[in-house]
Order: sequence, then structure tokens, then C-alpha cells
Amino acid sequence: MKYGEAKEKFIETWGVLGSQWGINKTMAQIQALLLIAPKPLSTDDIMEELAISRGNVNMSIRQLVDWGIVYKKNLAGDRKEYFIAEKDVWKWSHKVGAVRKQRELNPAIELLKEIANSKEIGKTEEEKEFAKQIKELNAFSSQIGDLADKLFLSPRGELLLKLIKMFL
Amino acid sequence: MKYGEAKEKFIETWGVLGSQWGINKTMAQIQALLLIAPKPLSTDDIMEELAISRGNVNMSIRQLVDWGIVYKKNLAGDRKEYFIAEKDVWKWSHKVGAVRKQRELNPAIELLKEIANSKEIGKTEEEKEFAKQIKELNAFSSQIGDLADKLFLSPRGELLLKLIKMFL
DNA sequence: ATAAAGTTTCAGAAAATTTTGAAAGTTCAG
DNA sequence: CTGAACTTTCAAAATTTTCTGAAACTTTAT
Repeated sequence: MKYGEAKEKFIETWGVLGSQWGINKTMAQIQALLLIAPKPLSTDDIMEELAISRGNVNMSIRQLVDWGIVYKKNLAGDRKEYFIAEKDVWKWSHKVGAVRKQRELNPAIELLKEIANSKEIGKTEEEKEFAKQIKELNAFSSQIGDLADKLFLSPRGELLLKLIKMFL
Repeated sequence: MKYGEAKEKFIETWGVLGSQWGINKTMAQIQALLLIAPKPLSTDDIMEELAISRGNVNMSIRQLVDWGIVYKKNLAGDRKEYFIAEKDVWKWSHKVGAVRKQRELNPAIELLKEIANSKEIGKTEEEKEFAKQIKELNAFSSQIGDLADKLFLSPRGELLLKLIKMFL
């Protein structure tokens, strides 16, 4: 595969992957583009490479910066803003993991906990089944949540992964 | 919290969670409903509980059955089809994990591998940066892929999680 | 065979999400 | 200040995804 083709496919695939995981296509593609760029890119560079509007670039970049996986960079003697990606895959995956767990997993875990601890549920067969399932889900999601924290939220994720690989 | 309220919130939250993770809301809500149901539900039961159309129930249920996390069940003396959820959280999460990894992660892993092994890339600074990033992503995603396999695709996931909890 | 009961399909409607583009806002050199 | 360079905003348009509902199809009891 030639460079041009590989680059195009990589950006395209990263975009598809993103949308399947609830991150929008443009955001994912901009990250992809910045990940492989050897130097900072401006809004105009990104608009041109991905053939998308200024507004779209601006909004997507803002989110990427909010997530902490893209940084603003000012080049001397140039008023334009440039952007670079966090290139350490462990660092940015930690950040994505943190944001997504916080936003998406935690509310569910809290609801499950609250329901699981409710004293008002438990008499009829229907309510018993409900309580039982909620307790199981609660136990499961707390465990997964803990693992996610250890893997993605602590700086030891990489080490942990290596240990798992070594021992299992 | 009272049962009615808890049930409603659970189904609602499960739906939101589903859509954030790329599973559609209705599918997630039907699974939630079946998870806590003490007996099999018919298409009509689901339509009524979730206030959605027959077509929607039919399509969503088909997917859930395809994924292997909901089963058809026929009740004696009744022509209607009934449905029950796989209630073992480990079993259904294995299945969801398998389907999603296969569909969503594997294509990316394969592309990264292919690019990483390509001999045609590597001269200019741009191409070097590209190759370097692809190699890192490849290493990372293969590791995460392996972990996902061990956690979700093998029947030892639960044990593995306990071990991790114990030792780390 | 027929008709009632139940299931599936899918074109179009509705809803949700994403993107555009132009106007408003900001910054800064002169 | 002023205006050129650049960034941000956001209403409306485009696109994508989901849902509906009615017709077609299948199954089964009589």
C-alpha cells in the first residue's frame, strides 16, 4: 500500500470507528489527521485535507481540546492557531476513557446502586426479579468500572496490561 | 424509590446508555425490559410497555436474537411468540463483546497491521511520522484487543476480573 | 380450503445528528 | 483608533438514523 492510500484509509477507518463508538466522524478524522501529521496544522489545513467547513473544524477541534487529546500551539511570527495531537496513545486513551466513563458509565452505575439499595422494593415476584437483576448488574458494572479506572484512569494502565499478558 | 419509578428510570437509563455506545435506544430498552421481566413477554406486551410500533419491536428483537442475548420462547397453548432475555450478565456481555469487537475493532486492527507491515512507507519525514504512529496504534490496539478477548470472549472473564481485583 | 392469528417487510415519515456558511466577534499591528 | 487577519457562533440545510403503519406473508385450527 502506498502512503497516500494508507493515509486516506487510515483517516476514513478512524472516522468509521469513531462513529460506531459514539464519537462523531469529523472529530475522529481530525484526531487521525493530527496524529500522523509531522507538524502542527491550522484550521485551514484541516478544512482542506478533510474537505469540511470552517465551522465544523472549529467545533470539532474545540471538543478535542476539551477532552485534552489535542493541543493548541502558536507558531512564532504567525497569528494563526495551530493544533497538534497528543501522540502518546496511552495518554490520550486515558483521557478519552476518563471522559467517557464519567459521562456514560457513572450515571448508570449510580442509578443501579441507588435502586439496589432501595428498601422499598421486594415483595411481589415481579419486584423480586427486578431487584435480583439490578443487583447483578450493579455488581458487574462496578467491577467493569473498577477495571476501566485501573486501565485507563491510572497512569499504570500500560503496566497493568503487560502484567495481565504475562500472567494469563 | 418506588418500584414503578425505579423500573421506568432503569429502562430509560439503559436506553440512553445504549445509544451512547452505538446500540440503538429501542434495542437497549427492550433488553432492559426483558431482563427484569419475571416471565416471557410477547411483541404486544413490549409494544405496550415501551409505546412503540410493531415494526420497531420486530426489528429490534430480531437483532437481539441475532446477537444471542434474547431468546424466543413458545408457550404451550398459545400461538404467539414470547421472548426472554439471557439473564446471566456475563453470558450476554460476552456475546455483545464478541459481536462488537468483531464488527468494530477487528477491521481497524487489520488495517493498522496491514499498514504497519507495508514496505512502501518510510522515506520522507511525513511518512516516517505516519509509520511511527501506525506502529504505536497497532501495538496498542492489539493489546486492548487481546484483553477484550480474554475478558469477554473466553468463558474465564469473570475469573480474570476477580484475579485482577485480587492482585492489583 | 379458508380464515383468523400472528409475523415480517419496507417505503415513507419523523426525529436526531451533523454540517454549512455567513455574520458577529476578537485580536493586534500600525 | 482602524482595519485586516483570524476565530467563534448559530440558524438553517443536509444527512443519517430510527420509527411507523399498513400491506404482504406465514402458520395453524377447523
